[in-house]
Amino acid sequence: MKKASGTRRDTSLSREQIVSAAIALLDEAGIQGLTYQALAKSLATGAGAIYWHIANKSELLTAACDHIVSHRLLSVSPDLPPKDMLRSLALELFDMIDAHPWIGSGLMQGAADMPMARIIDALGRQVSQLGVPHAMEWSATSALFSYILGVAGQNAANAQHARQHNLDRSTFLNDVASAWERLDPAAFAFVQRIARQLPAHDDRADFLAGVDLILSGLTATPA
Amino acid sequence: MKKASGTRRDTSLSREQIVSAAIALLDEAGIQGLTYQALAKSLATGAGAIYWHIANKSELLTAACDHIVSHRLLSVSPDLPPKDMLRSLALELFDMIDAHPWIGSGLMQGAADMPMARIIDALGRQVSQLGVPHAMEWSATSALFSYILGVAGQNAANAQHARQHNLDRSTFLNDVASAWERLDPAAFAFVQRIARQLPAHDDRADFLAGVDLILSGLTATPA
DNA sequence: CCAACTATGGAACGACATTCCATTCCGGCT
DNA sequence: AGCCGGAATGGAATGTCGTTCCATAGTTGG
Repeated sequence: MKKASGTRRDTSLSREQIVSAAIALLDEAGIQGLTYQALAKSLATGAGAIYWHIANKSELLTAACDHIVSHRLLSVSPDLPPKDMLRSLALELFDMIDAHPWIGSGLMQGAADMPMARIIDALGRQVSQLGVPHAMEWSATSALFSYILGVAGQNAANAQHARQHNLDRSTFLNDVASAWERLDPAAFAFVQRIARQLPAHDDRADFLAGVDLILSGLTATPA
Repeated sequence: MKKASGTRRDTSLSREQIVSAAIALLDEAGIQGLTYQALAKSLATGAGAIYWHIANKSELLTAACDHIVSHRLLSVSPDLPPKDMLRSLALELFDMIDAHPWIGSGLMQGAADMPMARIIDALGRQVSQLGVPHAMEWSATSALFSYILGVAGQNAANAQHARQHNLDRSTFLNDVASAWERLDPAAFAFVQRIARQLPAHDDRADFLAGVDLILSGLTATPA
């Protein structure tokens, strides 16, 4: 058969280019926006060409996460006392997740080794610096990591849900709050009581409060 | 056209039946095992019939989560001091996640209102009982919830990854550990140091340690 | 006994990830 | 220069899903 249809690209594709294009798509259209069709169009190529450079979608998503995670971790200012360092780290990660909610989904997929290792290492070093007993280093680091992952996951879910229904943040929160208020008061006493605060609350502050909770537990326990 | 092909079922489908069948599939084959084809076959019906009872896959997954979450939450023994109660709750949730790893994925999807509300309420009540200042009730509860969600997410990801590659838990952990050991020692000092402990560690104990970290932070802060 | 409604089951559709493959480009060898 | 083989490309084909459609069957109430 013939195949002389489209012209070939001048410069060849690179993994870098593909990952950048993927990140752009993810930021614009969320995780559902990352399709090989869209990616191929955005790179002016076919799907097959992308597979030459990247094994599959999972690897692509992980590479996108890793690209952003590694950059973000570099940008946190060093030379702070470990506790402040941990707070800075956590906030940097929060802001990252907030700016790129799809990272939550990316990290929860299996095979996200590298980005996870980066985050765990960054946290673990500071935990270690904090003077936590060796036997607790892992569980403390793991706790921080799981907490951050949990927040990331919720953020990703919320962002996706909001996008699918064209809601902005405040409408979304109001919807959740009013749904909670309609629940059975006997079975959901706490949720119902807290519902009113929901629309006004500050995610970032709550996140930091959670980190501080863990940190204060961490420094209180050795005593 | 005619359509007199298959015989009709004697008793009609119910949401309950569908959810039970879905849970069975999820437990056997993981989240990738829950397809409408498989579900329809297991219920001896067509996909269309299922859609009459349940709007879409997201609702199905959420219903499956909710079914298990609500049962599990009932089974935790009441009448303990709040702190012990929180520990019991957390362990019950951990065991639930461990037995049904797909719940992690289910909870992280948007629209998992009910199961989330149940868990948050159960946690929040005890946090409230603990005498935490009102202004902190939400952030404390939210922290616990996010932590649990993070653990659930990791568990789900690991289970899925392990299933896809036919690995048992110890092989999986050994693989991760040796991958971590092969990383650049300068850039991943902590991860590398901790890698050896990984295969031997006890998930459940680590999880509880994390909960205790948050709890001790919670009772230490008011002072 | 006949409308309206509730359900059913399976075929058809559309979106995707992934695979295939004919073709083209390029660097080294003679 | 001329040729060869591997590296890359791009787009068509494949297979799996979720979801929708629709012809049909029970069921119920007037």
